[in-house]
Formats: sequence, C-alpha cells, structure tokens
Amino acid sequence: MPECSDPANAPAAFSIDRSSPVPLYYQVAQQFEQAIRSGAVQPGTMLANEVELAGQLGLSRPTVRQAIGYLVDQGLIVRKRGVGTQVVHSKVRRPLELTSLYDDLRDTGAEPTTLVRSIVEREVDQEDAKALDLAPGTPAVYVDRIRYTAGEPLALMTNVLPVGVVELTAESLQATGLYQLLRDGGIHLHLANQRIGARPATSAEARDLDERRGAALLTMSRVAYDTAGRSIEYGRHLYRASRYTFELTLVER
Amino acid sequence: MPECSDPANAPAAFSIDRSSPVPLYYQVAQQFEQAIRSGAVQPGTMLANEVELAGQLGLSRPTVRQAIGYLVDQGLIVRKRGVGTQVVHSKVRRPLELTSLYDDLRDTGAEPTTLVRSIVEREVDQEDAKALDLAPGTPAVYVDRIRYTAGEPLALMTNVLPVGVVELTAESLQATGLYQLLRDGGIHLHLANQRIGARPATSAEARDLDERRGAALLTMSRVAYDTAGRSIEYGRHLYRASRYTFELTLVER
DNA sequence: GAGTGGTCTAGACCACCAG
DNA sequence: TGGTGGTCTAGACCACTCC
Repeated sequence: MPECSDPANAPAAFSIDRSSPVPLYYQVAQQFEQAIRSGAVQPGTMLANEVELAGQLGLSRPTVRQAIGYLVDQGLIVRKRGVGTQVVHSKVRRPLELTSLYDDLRDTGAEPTTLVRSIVEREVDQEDAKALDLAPGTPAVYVDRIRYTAGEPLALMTNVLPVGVVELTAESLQATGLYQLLRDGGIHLHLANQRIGARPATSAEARDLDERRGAALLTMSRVAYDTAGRSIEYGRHLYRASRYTFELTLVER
Repeated sequence: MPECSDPANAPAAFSIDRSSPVPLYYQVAQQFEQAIRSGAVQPGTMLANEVELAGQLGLSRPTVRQAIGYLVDQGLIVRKRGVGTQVVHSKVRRPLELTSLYDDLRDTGAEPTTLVRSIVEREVDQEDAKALDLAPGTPAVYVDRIRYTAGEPLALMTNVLPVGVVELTAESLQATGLYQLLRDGGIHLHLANQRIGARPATSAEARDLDERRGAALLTMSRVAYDTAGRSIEYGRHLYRASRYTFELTLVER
C-alpha cells in the first residue's frame, strides 16, 4: 500500500437537518469540508464508497454524489473510478476568485486606504471604447485612485465604467472598494479577462508611487462582465513590484 | 423586452447516438457548445426549459441538467431560477488552465524553441526544499533552460523536480515542454500555487535575455501538485516584460 | 470476479420570478 | 398564479481497477 493511508472514514457525527432550508447535499459537503480543513480527516484518507455513505447518512446516492462533486470542484478530494474517493493532500491557499485589490488586501489584514484623485464623466477614448465594446463617443465614468497600505503608496488605479452602471462618489470609493460598490449596486460580475505584465516607471508614476524612475512596475488590465455579458468595468492598474505580487491557485478541472 | 433577445431555441438537428461510448450528457453539451461557438445560436438566446428539452431530445431531465451544468461551468450559458437559461454574451478568450509556457506558445502558433543549459541532480537548496515540502538534503533534478520564439530569447526557466518523478533528457526537453513530458510519464497535475511579480534584470540576466541591465522582467514561481497532493515541480521563471504578458480569464462560480 | 465511481431513468416537491 | 430552475428519491446498468 504505497500511497493511500488510513482505511478509516469519517461520518460518525454528521447531522442532517431535513427541515433546514439549506440543501441536504450542501449540509453534507460543508461538514466534510469542515472535517477536512480542521484536520479531523487526514489527507490521504479514503472515504467510504458512495452507496455506503448514502446508507449511513440516510440519503440517496445522487444526493451524496452531488455533495462529493462539490468538494471535488473545491479541490479538496479526488474521485478515481474503480478505486474510490480520497482526501487530497491539500495545498490550496485560496480559490481563484474575481475579487478587487481592496478585498484582497483587507482579507490579508492590510487595512488599505484610498485616495480618489478624480472622478470625471467624459466620452470614452478609442482604446477604452474597444476594450469595453462601447460605441465611440459614449460617455463613461473615469476614476483615478491611489491605493495605500501602511501609509505607503502601493498602486495607481484607473477604472472606466459605462455611465449608469452604479453611482460612484469619492466618499464611497474611499470607504470601500469598487467591487464592493458594484455588488451593493446589484451588479454580479461573472467573468473577466485579465492581462498581467511589467514595465519601467515613468517619472510621473515614480513620483506618485514613491519609487525611482525606471523602477519595475507590475501592470494589470482587466475587463469585467456581468452575468448577461455586459461590459461593466475596464481597469488599468500599476503596482509597485517591490511591494506587491499576484498569487493565484490554479485547479485543473 | 430590454435584455433578452430571440425567443427562439435550437435543438432542431441535434442527434443523440445511444450506442456511442460517449456519455449522452456530453453529446448534448458538445452540440450546444458547437452551436454557440459557431454563432448558430446567438448570445442572449433563451434555451427551451429543461423539461421541454428533455422531451425533444428523448432524455431524462437529470441528464439534460447535467449537460447544461457542464456548459454553465464553461461560462457559456447562465441559469436563472424562475426565469430560464440564456446564452451568455461570451467574451471568454480561453479557460484558465494549468498549462506550461510551451503549450501556451505553441497554441498561439509561436513555435517555441528551447535551449537546455543544464540538467543536474543534486541536493535541494533550503528554499527549494521548503517550496516542494521535501526533507532538506533530498536529491532533486535541477533544469535550466532558455525559451526562444522567433529566434529571440523570451524567458529564463529554472525547474526543480524530486528525483524519480520522470526521466528528463536534454533531447526530450528540447523537443517538447516539461508539462508534456510529465503527462507522457503518467503524471496528472491537479493544482498549482503561482506567484507573479516583477523586478529589474541583473546584468547576467540581461545578457542572456538580450535586454539592458535593469530592464523590467516578469517573475513567475509556481509549485505544482499531482492529484494525490505530491509536490511535482517547482519552477522559477523570468520573462522579458517587453515580449510577454500573462493572460487569464477568471470565472466567478 | 468483486468493488468502485460514471451514467441514466422517471418520477416528485419546492423556492423563486414574472405578469 | 403559472412557469422556471433547484433539489431529491430509489432504483438500474455499465466501465474501469485491482486482485
């Protein structure tokens, strides 16, 4: 037995509440997830087979399969046909999500602050119109911000939004992140095309970011779309490479 | 009717082959996908409801749901409870996958070439041992390569693999990419933690990459794990920012 | 050959959304 | 109020893996 560990399995104290509005498969998935993340179920453990699990939990096999499928999508466990289901040796830091810099920083406890340099409404530039798939001359909102952490500048951010998407004020943008304002405005972002590169800082950028001219900057540009496929936001950001890196977790599906 | 377009729907010429080894839900999903990507079904189109689709296709509703669920995961369509299922205004360039630089370049028609500078087996450095979660002093294979496209250097690549993972030779690494060799060796990568940053080039790096000293370089380091959670590869890559950017498509789940 | 996950069926009830 | 997707059941047969 070279790779697989303990033959044991887990659902001793799993409780299913059939009167709860929470779907049964989700209750099961969450309890498994908690057991795995807490270490109560060790990596490498084989789960009981699906039929047996269904019996132990008093659920049908498709429901149990739905729960397991959810955990597989999360990257917590692996199914192998003819073999069984096994808890993965998890190395996931965090799932890849569509979040804003503000969310990321706050989640890591960095307490970001924001300086809103300008909010203006004007006709889109040609490049921006193309990125957002708007007709040339359409009015749009241009937002220019500087993001700080620990009192030090971290990023220069320019965002372009079609007018009418959401109400933006300097106050609201200083209090929270753009993506939070979009969520509060009922906008559900669905996907984004993102491009990450690097280039040297111009002297103006160096001044704003407290770097030397020619210092390496990370560039990120992103177009985000809502569930209906409408372009919602085009962002062009510049990060100080000395203070910021992108971290991603990729999961093969 | 502000947002939704044609009330029409599609499965006129869908053919289901029950004797095929290809799963039925997959046959349905692929034909929908082809119809959408080819433009035969326009963005915004509402699909027939699930019960009706099942009837038209001669399948059960769960099977149809499985097919639709597959397309939702691909980001091609959206389900809205109480409303219906709609083809999204797709802007996806490509799904986010765990691929190597070689695969990416070849897929875009760039015909990459590789210079293998060294392949040596030695004890892991302390940092590498930590990244790969190996005991200090464990032997590992160190691979140093330069990647070219169109006769110009593009990237410096250092990769560290525990010994015994796969047989590596200069010839095989020159003929194809590392990830292809891993796949050929029966290694299935499952997830990876990746970090993207930037910094100026040292003079040695500048010489190898045909850049000036201090030029902006993109840095990428990545640890990849197989389905069992074993560390398979730790890569540290340097890209010429003037010639390369990372492109990602993020999908909210 | 025994056991596993992969697929499929034919129903059912419920929560949500729109008119 | 009617229609939609979301969830759930209790079975069934198959393909694959391992012994």
